Amino acid sequence: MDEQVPRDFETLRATILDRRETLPKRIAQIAAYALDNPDDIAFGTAASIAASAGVQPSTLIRFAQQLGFDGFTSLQQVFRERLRERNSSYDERLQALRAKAEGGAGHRAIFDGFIAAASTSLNDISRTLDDAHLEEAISLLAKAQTIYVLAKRRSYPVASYIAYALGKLKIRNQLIESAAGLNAEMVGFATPADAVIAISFSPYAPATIEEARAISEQGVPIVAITDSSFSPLAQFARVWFEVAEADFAGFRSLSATMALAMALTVGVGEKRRDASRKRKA
Amino acid sequence: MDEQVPRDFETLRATILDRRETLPKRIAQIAAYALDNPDDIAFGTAASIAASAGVQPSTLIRFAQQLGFDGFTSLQQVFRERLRERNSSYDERLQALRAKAEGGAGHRAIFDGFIAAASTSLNDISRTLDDAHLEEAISLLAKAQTIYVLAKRRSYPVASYIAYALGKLKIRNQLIESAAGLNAEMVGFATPADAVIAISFSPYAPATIEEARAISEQGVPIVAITDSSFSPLAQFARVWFEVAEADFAGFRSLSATMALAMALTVGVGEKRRDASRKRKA
DNA sequence: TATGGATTGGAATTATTATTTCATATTGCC
DNA sequence: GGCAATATGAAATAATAATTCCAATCCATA
Repeated sequence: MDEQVPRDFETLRATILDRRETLPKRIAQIAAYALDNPDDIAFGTAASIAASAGVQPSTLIRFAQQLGFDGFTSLQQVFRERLRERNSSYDERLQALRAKAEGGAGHRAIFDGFIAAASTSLNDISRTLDDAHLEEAISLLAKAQTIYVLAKRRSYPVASYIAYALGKLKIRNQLIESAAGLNAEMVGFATPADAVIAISFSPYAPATIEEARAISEQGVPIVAITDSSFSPLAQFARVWFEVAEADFAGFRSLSATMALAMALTVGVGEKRRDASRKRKA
Repeated sequence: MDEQVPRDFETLRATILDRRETLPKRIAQIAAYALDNPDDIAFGTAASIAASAGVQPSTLIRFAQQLGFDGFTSLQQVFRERLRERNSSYDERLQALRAKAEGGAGHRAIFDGFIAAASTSLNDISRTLDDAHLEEAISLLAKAQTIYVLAKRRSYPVASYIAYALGKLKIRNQLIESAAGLNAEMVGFATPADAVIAISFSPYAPATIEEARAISEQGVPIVAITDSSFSPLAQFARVWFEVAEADFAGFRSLSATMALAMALTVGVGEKRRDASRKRKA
């Protein structure tokens, strides 16, 4: 009598569904609970699970035995294994993408490489971003009369998105573009009542650094997004964020920087709304 | 002496990394093991984990206590919680984050929301992108004398990054900006030997649509990135990609579009290099 | 409705596991 | 090199949790 013991979650699930009709009442109850709350089975104790499902611990064990396990503990293994698998899949998938991309198999591989770079960057920044810095930067920017946005070359797309978003939120802002060659004058208008978002990654565009220096000497506070503490931007900044973007085929991802930029922008929008609400009250 | 006990995994991780230098040898050993094998900590018993890490169970408990927990069990909770979180799908997480951010739960929630939106979009496009379309678009663009890049408003940052990347790869290109009001003339220069990358999402910027129509009537092939088959851009395009970007707080992620744009750009660069190598040989 | 078998509840038992303790070793400092 | 403070190992102990057992209950069938 070697009953087939389901070793993986999907088989187990199928088995339970299959026998659902024939199970006694309380056993059916715990079976339904198990399929609805697999995480609880993975982490709970026999007693806690039984309580949540409204049965006795012994019933839980009978359920396990009826499925061919020799006790609750071995049933639980299956639920734990499921979590492990699921969880690793994301990293593994990323791993696989990167491997494939580096194998250089056609244009799909290039695409996969950029996806992998973006995912990695997002993972990374969500681990390393400092909440206190975020708060600080947002309150600093929320107080500004005009927010100047400063970025060139690779970082320029981020600046243009910030400018777009600030505009939509009706927050006064000025994008410092290089086109007309009037940057120095534009920078000259900024006062300590304003603020700057500056973005630059190595190799730092000299113009960005120069303008950041000039503007900080006028006493205008700077929030910088850059890639290391050695960045010249970090020196001039009141608050700065270190964002490590993964690169692929020589082009850095912008996804982490974009996410941070959006969080700053929307954060400022919210803070202003809150402040004006308070003023009215 | 209310030491801050890290309640979530990321904080815990940061704390450990922070103190790494000052930890005694065996404690450091278990610390490293914990960060390398978080799943084992989540599911193992104190004894089994200690054995795998090559230390005594008591060391494991001391490690937990040093971090401010009152024992191994409460440390383990953090690792279990992490698995639960991670395991819930991105969509669910995004949902939860949206709710949290709307509840006014701090600026970190906003940031997390943008990260989740970006991740979701990346997952999505990596599932749905059609390889054949990619190939087709790349060969079309690789043959062009000049690549025109057309996008306004929300999509403009992508266009500017494409232009930057094409420039770096020494591929002749022309960004159609609205600043000088000379777009119509600029569009007039394009010939069937050129090609266009056009990007527009609902609500479609009228100028983009208008220019795309004009340029397609001149017989210039268009590669479009847009968000549905009902998009007016899709009509004019020789090849078009459907990219579904998740949004958060009213702003759409650009990460999927960016990744696709980069893949196109670098793909064209590679194709040209291959072609010129062949010509020489 | 009486009867046997299956099912269930709850407490007793056994097992496993976390924690504590204490002796020993190691390290840093004078 | 000696001393104190700190860290480590190993076993004892306490705690928690799984399992078993048995009486009570339910249910189908005659």
